[in-house]
Amino acid sequence: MESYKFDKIEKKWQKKWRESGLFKVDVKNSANKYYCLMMFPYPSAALHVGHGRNYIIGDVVARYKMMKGSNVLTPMGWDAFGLPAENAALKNGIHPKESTLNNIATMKRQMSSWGVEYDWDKEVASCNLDYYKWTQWMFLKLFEKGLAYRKKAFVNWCPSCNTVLANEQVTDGACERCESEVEQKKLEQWFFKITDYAERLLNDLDKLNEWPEKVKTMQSNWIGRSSGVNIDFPIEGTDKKLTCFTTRVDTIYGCSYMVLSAEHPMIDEIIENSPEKERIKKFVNKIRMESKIERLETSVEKKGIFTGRYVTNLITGEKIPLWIADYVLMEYGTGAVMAVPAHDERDFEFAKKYKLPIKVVIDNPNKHLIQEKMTEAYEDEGVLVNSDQFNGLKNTEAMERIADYMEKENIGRRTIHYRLRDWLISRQRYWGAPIPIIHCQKCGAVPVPEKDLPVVLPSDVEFRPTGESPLKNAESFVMTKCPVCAGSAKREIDTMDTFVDSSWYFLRFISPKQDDAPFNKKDVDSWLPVDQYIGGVEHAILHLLYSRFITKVLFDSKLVGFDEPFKRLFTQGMIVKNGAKMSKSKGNTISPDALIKKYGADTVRLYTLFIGPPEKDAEWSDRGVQGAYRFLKRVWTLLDILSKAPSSVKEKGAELETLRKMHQTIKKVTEDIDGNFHFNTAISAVMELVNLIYKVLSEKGADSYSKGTLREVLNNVCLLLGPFVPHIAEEIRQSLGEKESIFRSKWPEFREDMQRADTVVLPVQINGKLKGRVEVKCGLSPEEIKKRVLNDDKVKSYLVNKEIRKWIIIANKLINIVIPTQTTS
RNA sequence: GGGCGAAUGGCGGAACUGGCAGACGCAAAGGACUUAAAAUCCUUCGGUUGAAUAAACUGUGAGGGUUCGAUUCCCUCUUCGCCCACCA
Repeated sequence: MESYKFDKIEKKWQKKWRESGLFKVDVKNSANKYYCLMMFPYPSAALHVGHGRNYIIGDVVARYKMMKGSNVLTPMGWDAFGLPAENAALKNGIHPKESTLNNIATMKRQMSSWGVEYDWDKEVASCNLDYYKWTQWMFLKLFEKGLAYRKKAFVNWCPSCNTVLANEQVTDGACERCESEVEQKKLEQWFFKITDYAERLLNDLDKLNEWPEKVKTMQSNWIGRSSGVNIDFPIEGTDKKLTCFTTRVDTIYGCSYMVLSAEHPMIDEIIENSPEKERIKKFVNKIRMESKIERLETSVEKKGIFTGRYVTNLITGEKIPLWIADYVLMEYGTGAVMAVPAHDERDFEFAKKYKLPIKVVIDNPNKHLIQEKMTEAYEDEGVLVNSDQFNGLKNTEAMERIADYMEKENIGRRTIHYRLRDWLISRQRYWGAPIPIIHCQKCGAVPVPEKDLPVVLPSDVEFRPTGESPLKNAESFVMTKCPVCAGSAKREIDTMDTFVDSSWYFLRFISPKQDDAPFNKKDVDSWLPVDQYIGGVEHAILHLLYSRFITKVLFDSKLVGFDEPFKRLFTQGMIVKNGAKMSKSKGNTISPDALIKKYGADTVRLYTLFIGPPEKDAEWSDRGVQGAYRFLKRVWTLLDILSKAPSSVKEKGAELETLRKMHQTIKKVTEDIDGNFHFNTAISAVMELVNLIYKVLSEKGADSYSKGTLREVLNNVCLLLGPFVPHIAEEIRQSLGEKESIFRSKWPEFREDMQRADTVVLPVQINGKLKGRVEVKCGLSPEEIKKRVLNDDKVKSYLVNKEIRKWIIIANKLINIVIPTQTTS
C-alpha cells in the first residue's frame, strides 16, 4: 500500500470535482434547493488561515447538504470596490482595477488549494460594469420611491481618507479604517432613508428565529427604539415654541431648566436680541468646532451657557431658563432636552456646576430622598411627590397618566424615536459605482434614465484624494446633457458607499448574466431567501442591516417575493494568533500555502475545523496541525490493515462493539453538524471510532476484524469525514471499490437498534458521591437493579449499619442511594 | 455607564434536558521498533496524601442558596471579551 501522498490525491480530486460539475447548479430546477452563501470577500492581497476558516466552514456545509440530498447552490464573488485598492494605487501606482483583478486571481487560487469549491459560473465582482450598472439601478429604484434624497448635513469627515464616513464607520470618534480623528463638515450628500424602515427592521427580527440572538440584539440596539413624549415649551416673549423629547415624562414636575444642542436651528433666533449675543455665539461656535472625540469624552466636564431666555413648563406654569450645552446631541430626539437634575445624572452634574435648582419628584421607596443631601441623581423607579394631582402614583403609572393628560391638554404627544439615522451613501472617492444623477441648472438633480445605465466609471482619472471626488476633473465624464431639458448639465461626481454594492449581491448570483434586469424575479423567488448565510460577526450591524433594508424596499416594489434575505445566519469566530486578530499590520498572519504544501489541504481543513467551536474565536497553533495530520495518516493506514484482514472471524465480539460504536458515531456526527455546526466534536467522535479500531487490533490481534466488517466501517468513516476532508475520503473510498463520488452518495443513516449494548455499566452514588459501578442488563426493573446493587461488595461496605432512606434510579444512567449523613456532634 | 457573553488540567477544548467532570487533540513522561534518529505503535498524564497501577480526600473564577445529586438552575461578587455609549 502506498503511503499517504496528499499532493497527488488532492490535485486529482479537485480536477475531478470540477470536470464532473459537482458544484454546478441549474437555477431553473429549484426542487430541494439549498442556497449556501459565504459573505463575499473584499479582494485583498493574500488570504490567511483566518479567512480560510470562513470558506472551509461553508464548504463543509455545502458538501454535507449535497450528501443529504439537497440541490446545493454555493456561489462566490467579490466585493471589489473600495478604499484599500485606491489607497494601494496611490502608493504603488497600479490602477485599482488591475490590482483588484490580480487579488481576485490569487484568492481564487488559494480557495481551490483548500479544496473549497463553488459554482464559478455564477461569479460576480461588484466593480464590473455589468454588476454596478445594477447597483446604479437600485439607486434609481430608491430615488423613485423617495428613499434616496440629498441634503446638506453635518457629516463625519475623515481628513486622512479624505472622505465622508457613515455613522457606522466611525468608532469612538475615529475613522474605522485609518483611526484618524473624524471631523464634522457640512456637505451636500446623498442619503438612503433607512429610517422609514426602522420599525419593520426591528419588528421583523422576530421572524429571524434561526439567527444568533447576539446579532439580533446588536441590530435591535442599533435601531434603538424608545417611546416617550414630545412636549412643547412656549418661548417666553415670542409666539414660538420648543419641543423636546423625553422618555421620562413622569419627571416633568422636576424639570428646572431646558437645554439646547449647539447645532439647534433656532439658536440664532433665540439669541437675536440678547445683549450677550456675541459671547453666546462664540461659545456655540467653539462647541461646534470640537471634534466628536472630545465631545464623546464623558469624563470631560459638561459646558453650557444661559441664553437669557425662558420657556414655560406648561404643566406647572413655571418659567424655566433656557440653556445651550455641549452634552445635548442634535442627532437624537429634537435637539432639545428638558432637564430634570434630580433624576438624570447628566442634568444633575450640570445643575450642580451652574447652580440650577434640583427638585425631587420621584421618591425612593426604600430610602426617602432629601434634596439637599443628594450626591447623585436618583434614576430608578419610585413614587411621585411634588407633582400636584399625580402625587402618590407609581412613576410607571404616572408616565401613562401624565401622557394622557398632556395629549388631552395638547401640551405634548406620545411619540417613538429611533437611534437609527439615515444611511449616508455619498463617497468622495474614485473606486466605486458613480451615483446615477445629473445636476441641471434648470431641473435640479435629475436621475439618469434607466436606458442610459450604466454611468461608466472612467478609467483614466487622476484619483488623488483632494477632499472632492477625483471624478471632478474628468471633464468628459462630468459634462453631459440634462435628460429632461437637454440643456448642458453636470454629472454627480460622488460614488456610492460599497455597502450599497454588497446589499444586493446575493440576488445577482441567481442570474449573474441577466442583461435586461438585475435578476430574474422568478428564479430569485424560487431560490431565496438564502438558506444558510455564513460570515464574520463584524458584519452584524452594517452589512446585514443594509441587506435587510434593500430587500424590504424591493419587496415593497414587488420586485422580489420575500422580505428577509437570510433565513439562517451563522457568524464564525476569528482565528487569533498570540491573542490578537490576524492582520498584516500586526505581522501575525499564518499563510495557508506553506502548510498546505507540507501537510496537504485536508490536514489544514481538519485542524481548522477541529480547533474549537466555529462560532468562537480560536487560537492558532502550528503544533496542533501535526495532530490533524497524524489522524489522517491513521485513517489512511486502515487501508493497509484492511488488505491484510482475514475473510472471516470466529470471535465476533469486537466486530459487534465496533459496529455499535460506528452507529453511535454516525448519530453524533449528524447531530453535531445539524445542530450548530459543532465540527470539532463531530471530528473527535470519528477519532474515537478510529481509536477503537486500533485499540482492538492491538489488544485482540490483527485478525479481530473480517474484511467485510472493516470495509464497512472504513467506508462509513469516509462518508462521515467527507465534508471535512474531502480529498482523502474520496481516495480511500475509491480504493474500497466505490465508483460514485462521496458527494453524490447518501449520508449514512444510523440504526437505533445497532447503537445499544445488552448490558450497561451503571455508576452507583451514595448521597451524590460516586462510590462504585455495577454492570446490569438493559431494561432491568428497579427492584432487580436494587437487588443487584445490594449484592455488590463494594457498595455493601458503605451501607453497613446504615438505613437506606431513598433510591434514585435513572434508567440506563445512574443510581443514587440516600443514607443519613453523619453529623459530628 | 448600558447590553450581551464567557471563566473547566501545562494548553485548545468536551459534558445531551440537573445525573460518572476533563471526551478528542496538543504538549510532557515512559516503553516497543531502529546501529541511531524521524515516523509509527503501546502506556501514563487535574491536585493532595500514598511505595503503589491499593485506598482516601479534594476539584469546573470566589462566596452563598435550591436539590438525593450542580460545570449546568438562582442570588452576590471578581476578572476577561464583544457590542453600544452624554440616546434625554
